[in-house]
Amino acid sequence: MSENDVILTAPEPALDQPGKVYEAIREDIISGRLEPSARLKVADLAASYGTSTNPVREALQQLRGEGFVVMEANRGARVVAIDEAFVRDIIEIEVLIEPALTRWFVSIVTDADIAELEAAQAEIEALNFSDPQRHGQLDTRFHQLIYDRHYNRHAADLWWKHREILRAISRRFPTSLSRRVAVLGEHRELIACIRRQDAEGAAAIVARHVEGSGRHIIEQMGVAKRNGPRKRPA
Amino acid sequence: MSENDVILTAPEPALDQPGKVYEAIREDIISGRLEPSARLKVADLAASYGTSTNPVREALQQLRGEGFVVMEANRGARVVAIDEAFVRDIIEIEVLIEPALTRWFVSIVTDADIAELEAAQAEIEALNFSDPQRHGQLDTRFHQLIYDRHYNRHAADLWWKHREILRAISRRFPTSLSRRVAVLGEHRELIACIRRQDAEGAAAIVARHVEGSGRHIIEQMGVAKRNGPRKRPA
DNA sequence: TTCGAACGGATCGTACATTATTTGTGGCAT
DNA sequence: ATGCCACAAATAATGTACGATCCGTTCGAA
Repeated sequence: MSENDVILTAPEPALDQPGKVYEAIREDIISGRLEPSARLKVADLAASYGTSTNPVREALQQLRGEGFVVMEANRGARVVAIDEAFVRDIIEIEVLIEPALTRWFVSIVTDADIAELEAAQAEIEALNFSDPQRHGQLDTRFHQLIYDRHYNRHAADLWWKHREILRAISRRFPTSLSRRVAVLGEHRELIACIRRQDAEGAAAIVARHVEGSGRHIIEQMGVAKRNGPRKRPA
Repeated sequence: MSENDVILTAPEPALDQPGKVYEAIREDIISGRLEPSARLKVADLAASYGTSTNPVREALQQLRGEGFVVMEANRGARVVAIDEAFVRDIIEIEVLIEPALTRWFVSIVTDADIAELEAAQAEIEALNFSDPQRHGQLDTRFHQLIYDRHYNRHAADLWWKHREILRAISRRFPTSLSRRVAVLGEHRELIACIRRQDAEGAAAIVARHVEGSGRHIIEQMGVAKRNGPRKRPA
């Protein structure tokens, strides 16, 4: 068996509905159970998910189309390799899209929306990064409240896809203290701008927010690399 | 046989290499041989391309991941339906991305690059829209000269994907006279800005250019609809 | 006319065959 | 003895064929 083969523990019986294999593999990639650059053998995956090879093959093709998986002819599939350039590329796109989505949100926001944002933010502050997993969920929901309302489904979906990729990476690293205070501060500022209908201000904060997130991830990737590559964070 | 089944003429023998079926279907979608919302039956496609069903199924899954095809469980695949909202969504994203890519290009452009741009533009002007197909190729090349140099492969690929979708649509409609003069003028302005290292000016022109392109396509879609839906433009 | 069961068709899943790549082994030359 | 090349076996992807399942339609009876 080669160095980076993947073994999933549970045979996970009975996921019959079509599309379920796709969901499962995708979730395993995003959640980090399948690590970046991990080799994906159809036979192994089929065994893991308790189906035959064809659904797995089709799922991998779809994931390839979405950019979660890369394939070489006659050489199989791998989880997409994630390096600094990869993160930077995605962040640069988000720096363009998210402010635009935010501007629109400001123009249609209601008091109820702001209340929801504040509730989400209150939860985030209460949790105070004690549970990284949960924090990720809450943070995603916070921004989702803003972006999901947009009429441009393509843009919103693109954001969502990028968000999931970034989540898959962030998950492997801790959040630095300085980043934590920045996140909380920027969220508060963002809510303030939204309330006072300051679209440009909100857009600017979001741009900062995304850039900071990207910078933080790339820095964490750097220290992880300097500390020696390892399969799992210590 | 239902209203919108698809029959491709040539059995097209011998496309053995893996991935070729994907290429073929994709090309047939982009070139318009497979029209928007056309039903895609794996058996038919397999027969058309001279293979069995599995390669077709995998190709369709990949195309689904890329957004060229939509699938419903147990109900098969269709070419993605293209309406005004669809075009508007894509254009809005491009209005954000293309100016950013252009700014970068201005910062690294060489005399040789400008010469290439002018050569491409000269060809476009010489052709003067007499051959729509050829014009599309030249116009794509013109912009590709600018975007393909960018370090952000994700952004460039995204542009390329959107470009192909838009090309698939535009192909079905004529280019109005006013749009023609606008295109030529904007290209010239763009070159001028690039030469004088005016990144912001270039970005602004590109934004105008993309917006105008989107507006034009949507208008053409409107007149086509008012003239009654038909399979092919008259 | 309406409800329901049978039919036809197409997708989805399983199993198998083929082909390509990789890995391991042995012999040969240096 | 060591390094290199050729060849063979194993491994895994790709292609083909078939059966099962699901959906829409049609035909028939109340």
